Amino acid sequence: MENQLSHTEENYLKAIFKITERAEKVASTNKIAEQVNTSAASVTDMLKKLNDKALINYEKYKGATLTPEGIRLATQLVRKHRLWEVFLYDKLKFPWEQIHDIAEELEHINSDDLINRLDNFLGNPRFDPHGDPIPTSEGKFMLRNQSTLDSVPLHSKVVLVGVSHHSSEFLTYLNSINVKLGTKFKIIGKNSYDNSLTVDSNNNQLLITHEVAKNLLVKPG
Amino acid sequence: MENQLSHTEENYLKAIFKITERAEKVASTNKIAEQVNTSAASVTDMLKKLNDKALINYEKYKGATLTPEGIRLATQLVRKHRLWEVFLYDKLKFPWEQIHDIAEELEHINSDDLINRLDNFLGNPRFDPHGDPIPTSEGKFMLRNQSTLDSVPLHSKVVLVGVSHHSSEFLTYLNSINVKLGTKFKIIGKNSYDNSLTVDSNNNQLLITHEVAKNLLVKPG
DNA sequence: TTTGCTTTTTAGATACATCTAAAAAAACTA
DNA sequence: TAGTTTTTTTAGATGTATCTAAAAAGCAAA
Repeated sequence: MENQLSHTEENYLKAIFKITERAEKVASTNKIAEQVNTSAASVTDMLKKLNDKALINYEKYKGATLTPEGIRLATQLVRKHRLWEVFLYDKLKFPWEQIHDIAEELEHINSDDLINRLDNFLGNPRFDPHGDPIPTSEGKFMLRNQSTLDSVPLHSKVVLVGVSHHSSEFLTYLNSINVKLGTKFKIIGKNSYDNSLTVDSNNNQLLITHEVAKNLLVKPG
Repeated sequence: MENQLSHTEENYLKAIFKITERAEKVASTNKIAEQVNTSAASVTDMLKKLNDKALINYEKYKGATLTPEGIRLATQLVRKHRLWEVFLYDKLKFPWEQIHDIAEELEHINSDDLINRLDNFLGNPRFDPHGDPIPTSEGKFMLRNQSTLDSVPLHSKVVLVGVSHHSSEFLTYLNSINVKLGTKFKIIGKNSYDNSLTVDSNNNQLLITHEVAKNLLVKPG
């Protein structure tokens, strides 16, 4: 059962996991290419390889899904990524917009013992600094009922529990409008022509575009 | 000045650094091949490449030495390696015989900010768990006057301050005879036919072979 | 200084991850 | 459904890191 994947193979597994995690049932070649930032032709080559290794189900022109073993490996990668993010944020005091890229590298370090010790050292955190749940070593996810800010009704009061984009640009923008995990919002206006929102946060009025609202995960509060 | 070396290139730099650090003035193709565990032919290819990048001075059939920039990069790799070892040992409580291999992977993570924050987080340690000095971010080494156990005179009292082999096998052997950094020795016998030593440590009499003694770094104490 | 051994380099392959351009299949759409 | 557009795959290259086998250079000793 010792697979020993290359970094690249691991990145493809994570990409397929991410794509099929939400809406899509299968990950298309183009979606994967966009996710791993390469050409469709390269993706086709890799899909054949991962299919041969029984980590994905792939048929020509029909996209890919993860096999149980593929899911297991992808979940462990997510676990590693998020635990390293906690380390960088909690222990090394990196700002949240800088942790994703470094964790992308750290997640490829190969040692179950390392990651389990790290988990304990960090106090077995259940969420990372972006609010994403951290899978256990058995691959169990802590799921939370959350919505995106653009889908909550007018006048509701919510609290930010996660962000679904981790790019430095997006998070730096949130910093600039003083929005972080735990920030409370009250929806005080909806503009139907561009779906932007006016919200109250810390007694300041903020305009949130639809693009931004889609990536803010909130729960009632 | 952004080089962005591959893991392999970095490993070659480290190997040349290690070889030329001690006795040898230049690193020969074969020595490097042994160090990075590959064939002499592969080494020749890589030496050409590193020479083109001005990280080493290399002429056909004459071996390699590091340029100032090569020394700088190799020293930073050593710094990263040793700081990660401290993290694994001090924070994650790995036994000392397990930290080298994991640090070999961690040292390739690319972020000066990361390593400087790690340094601070660890309390700016000056020595790693094997007793090796940790270079500063400016590349300065903390040198210590130390000898190998096989070279100290009969009846002298010394304390173990370092080991010059980091393999799991060697360190596990030291564990088994209850030898660790800080262990005190008194040389009570020298056997000239095989150069083995009889020493007293913690009121136990130990037989230390020459092969082991050569790799134990001690200072008077 | 010629011979023979050792070290190093070259030549020629292989495997991986990638690319562009072109062909093929699938999906729309009129 | 026939034509058009989009998506995906194939074909053929490139660059990196490696290998084995063979050639070349260097060294050492008789």
